[in-house]
Amino acid sequence: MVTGYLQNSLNNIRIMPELPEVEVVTQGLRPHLVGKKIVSFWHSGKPLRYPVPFGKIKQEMLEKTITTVTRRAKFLQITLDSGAELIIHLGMTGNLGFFGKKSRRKPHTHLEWDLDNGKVLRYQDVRRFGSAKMLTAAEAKNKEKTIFCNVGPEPFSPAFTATYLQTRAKKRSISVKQFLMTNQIVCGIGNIYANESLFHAGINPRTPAKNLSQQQWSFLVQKIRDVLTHAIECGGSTISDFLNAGQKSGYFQINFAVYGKNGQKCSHCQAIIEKQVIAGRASYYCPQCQKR
DNA sequence: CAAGTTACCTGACGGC
DNA sequence: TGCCGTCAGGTAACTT
Repeated sequence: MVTGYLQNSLNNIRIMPELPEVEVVTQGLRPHLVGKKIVSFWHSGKPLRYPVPFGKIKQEMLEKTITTVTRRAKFLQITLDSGAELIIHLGMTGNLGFFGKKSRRKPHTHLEWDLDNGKVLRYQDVRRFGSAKMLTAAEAKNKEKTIFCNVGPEPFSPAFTATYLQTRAKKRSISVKQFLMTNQIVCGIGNIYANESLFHAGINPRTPAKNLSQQQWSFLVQKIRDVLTHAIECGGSTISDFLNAGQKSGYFQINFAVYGKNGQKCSHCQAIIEKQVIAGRASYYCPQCQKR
């Protein structure tokens, strides 16, 4: 299984689904879902972040064929030939994987779709921080104005520029790290990639957002894209595991530079990486490379 | 409007 | 051995 509660073999920490993980899941699911018809749907009865709209999912998905599987922010979007869309968020510990129809459900399985090829798609989520939202075709047409109205630009979109960030940061005294993790500013960046991007850009995570120069924002935009791209590439090598989800475990082979590495030497300058809590979140940085 | 705090949820882990 | 407190963090609701 490739997302959620999995171990990073190099850093020995668990990977949380941020943009790269959701992107990899999307790419991994796509070839196995597009063109398949949903023949039945099951739900554990337990709520996720919100109650699961069981009836609406059945209504909109049964006997429909999947046409596209895409990502928006940290959401997975599964579109049907009717135009209806299922929007899934993995939360902290969500997993999606394929299993044989008769296989035993693993603990914490909450959603299950039977496909017309004899496989089942299952959603597991230990902590139930994830969500599943069903949009009718009409609702799906308006989604950018409704459910995504507060979601900032994608890090890879042309709208995500140094000028944009500097404008949004003008009156913001919060730390640049917390700023980056704000979904209304830019979507998809969670704690791990905020830490990593700031390290590679040489910016201290505590620096107030409004204090960054145009040059620093510009460098940061570039580093965010580099870090996310690298992570997606690393995750991509584990995509084949989707076919055997449940039997094999895949790893994101990412060697983080600072995340989870407090007490260890910085790969760039050999100084000792420090850990501090910023806005309630574990933050890791090199005191030598990230002075301002 | 900005910023800070809390709740949600469960498993892993350290201390005693 | 087992009990208890703490931590992990995406998101939204709430307070200041």
